[in-house]
Amino acid sequence: MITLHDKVYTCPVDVSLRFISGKWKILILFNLFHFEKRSFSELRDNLPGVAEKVLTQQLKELEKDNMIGRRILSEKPLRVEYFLTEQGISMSPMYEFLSKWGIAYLEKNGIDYIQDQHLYK
Amino acid sequence: MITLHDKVYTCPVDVSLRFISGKWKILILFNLFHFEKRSFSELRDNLPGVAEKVLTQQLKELEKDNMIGRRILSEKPLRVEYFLTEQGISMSPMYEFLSKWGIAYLEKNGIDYIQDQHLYK
DNA sequence: AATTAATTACTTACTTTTTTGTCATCACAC
DNA sequence: GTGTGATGACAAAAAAGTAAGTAATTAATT
Repeated sequence: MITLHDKVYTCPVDVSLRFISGKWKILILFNLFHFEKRSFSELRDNLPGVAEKVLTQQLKELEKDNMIGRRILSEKPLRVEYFLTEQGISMSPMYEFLSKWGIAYLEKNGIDYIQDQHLYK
Repeated sequence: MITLHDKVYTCPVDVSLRFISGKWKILILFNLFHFEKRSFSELRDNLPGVAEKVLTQQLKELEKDNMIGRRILSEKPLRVEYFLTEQGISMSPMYEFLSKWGIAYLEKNGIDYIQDQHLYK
């Protein structure tokens, strides 16, 4: 029997959730969806509040889960670039939907909102 | 300034996430989306592994956030019914997407999957 | 008919687990 | 000295789980 992390699923939603659960994951994915590729520090600066350690963790999990890819740009002073894989891209309708839903919610309820295309969070 | 939980948002995705973050929330919403209305014990039995305490908590938060409604069917032996509010329904494209994405993932990777229309998890 | 058992929707006190965060440190280059 | 992308020990906080108990009623058993 072929299983995903030793578990036989009965609910497909539960399967999807497995890939996006984590405080920063969806924000990271949305960021990469928006900017196509980002370095570690760009991501860090775009996600106010993330600790570097946690960002590294989430990036590693996303990479292991094949949602994002990691490309080394230079070795000596290590420079990397993160981007969405095909699988990561296949979930983009979700990022777009959540973004639209959030905007609609804020507008409907007259809640102040600072639009900053450089900040994600 | 009108704010949402004392915070000025810069990212709409972050706004949406606020309503669905919680181990069981999306599953509860998906369940209600699928079945339209459910009692406390129906939800409990459909979500293998939830503790009643946690289910109560998540339901309360979803209700406070106006994602679900709670209707009392009888007072003496308390009987209630949960259902999606308009706001909860407005997020249904998301539940559907996650469900489809999960199925596609499982099929693409040849992972075994028990289809049980009565179990959500 | 009387007693017991089961069900419903929770609630409470407490423990455990999981997840996050803090802070220091690293090698390397400019 | 600054910036790059990390890693590790440890602490704190958040989330989730365990187990028991509640009131009210219906169902089952004796």
